[in-house]
Parts: sequence; C-alpha cells; structure tokens
Amino acid sequence: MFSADLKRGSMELLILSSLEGCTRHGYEIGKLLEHRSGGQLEFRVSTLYSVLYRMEERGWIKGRWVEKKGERRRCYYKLTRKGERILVDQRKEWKAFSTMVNQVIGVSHA
Amino acid sequence: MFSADLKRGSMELLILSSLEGCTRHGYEIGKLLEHRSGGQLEFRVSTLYSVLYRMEERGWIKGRWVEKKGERRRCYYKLTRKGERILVDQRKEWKAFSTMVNQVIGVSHA
DNA sequence: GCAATATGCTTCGCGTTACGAAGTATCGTC
DNA sequence: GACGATACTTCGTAACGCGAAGCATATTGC
Repeated sequence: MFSADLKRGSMELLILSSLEGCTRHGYEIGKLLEHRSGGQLEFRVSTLYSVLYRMEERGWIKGRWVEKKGERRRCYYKLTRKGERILVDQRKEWKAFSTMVNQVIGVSHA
Repeated sequence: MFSADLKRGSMELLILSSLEGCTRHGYEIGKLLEHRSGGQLEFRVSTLYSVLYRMEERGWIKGRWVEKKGERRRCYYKLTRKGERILVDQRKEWKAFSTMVNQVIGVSHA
C-alpha cells in the first residue's frame, strides 16, 4: 500500500484515465484500478466517491443514475469534453513530473 | 510549475536525495534541486524549511549551525542512519509507485 | 555612499485532500 | 436467514504545500 501523500497527486488522473472511452460506475472504477495496478492500489470508498463528486462538481465528468429491477442503483460516469482535456493535461504533467523526479533522485550526480 | 498535490509525495524524497553523501544548508538544497530539475522545480522557502524541520524532528537528518565571520549563519544538514534507510525506502516506494501509475494510465487497455 | 539584489532563515494561517468510521440498502448464496 | 459482496453517503480529522510577512547580512552597481 502506498502512502496517502504519494497518491495525492494522481488520484484524479487515475480515475479520469479509467473513464477514457467508456462509462463506469464508482464501485467498478475502484475495482478496475485495483486490478490494473495488480492489487498494488487500494481504493478507499470515502476517497473514491469524494473524488468523483469533486470532479463532477468541476464539470470533468457527468454522472447518470441507472436503476434496473434486479440490480442495485448505480451512478455511471463519463468524461465531459473538459474532462478529456484535463486528462490530457494531467497525463502530460504526470509524465513530466515523474520523469523529472526520477532524474533528480537518481544516483548519477558524480 | 507542478501542482502542489503532485509534489506532496516526493518533497521529502527529493530533499533526502540531495543530502546523500554530503552536507548542505537549506538554501543550498533549494537551489540545487531547482538546478538538477532544469528549473522545472521551484522550491518555496516556507515549504523547504518546514520539511527540513519536520525531518529533523523525525530524526532523518541532523542540522548543525555554522557561523563564520564574513558569512551568513547557515544550518548544515546531514543524513542520519535512519535518514539513509528512509531514503532507500522512499526511493523504492517512489519507483514502484511511478511505474505503477504509468502502467495504469497508459493507453494500452484495449 | 547607498540603493537594489541575492542570500539565509523563521513563523503563522489557510485550503486542499486522502482517509477512517459509521451508516444505509440490495443482491447472491449456502 | 445469516453472511458476504455490491453500491453509495456523510462527517470529522490530520497532514502538508504554500502565500505572506518578517528579520538580517553580504554583494553588486550607480
């Protein structure tokens, strides 16, 4: 399990990327990301949903409630145009940042 | 400039790594990391020093005040044994985390 | 000689955010 | 009908990066 501080900068990015090109509900997003990370990432429900609410408030994603009989009620989220742009930006920022950190903390400062 | 949240998980690691095998004072650490990052990283003084105080309180680093005439007073920090271990751990955690995130947000989920 | 700039450190309050805890409710299965 | 998985909600807390303001000394340029 990674430290909360480490996750801070990438929660949104991870969730946004899970919605790229498809529609998913909250619980599904959590399970998917846990799976894609090979179990390394554990999502806390309180964190997961609060991030989703925050992103919807900001207009990055749009939720739609679906209630079918024989199924639990679920809120399916999809990226908005804005969300797609934010995803591109955040992915770029993450790549630049992680590359930079890896360079700086590398041992090659002889 | 990277977002504050992104930096959250790596401030300590960056500073620890700047003290690997040498002794430096606060201002110097800031400038060094800005330089090593090619100017991408900007250190806020309030952040920099508060991280240093925190790390000293935790016993990761040890500061020593030096006052020479003709020079400003400076506090030189060095890694403690514990700090060296933390650096190793944090570096490992960072590598694992950044690799994981890069995999998960990669577009190859066809 | 004196202003401007760089160096070097300190303290305080704020806003954001991941998390724990507790709760509600439905569905499958043994 | 007990138990676990599914699915979502709300609230309070602690940690941390940062802006702002301040203090003090050295160097540079006019």
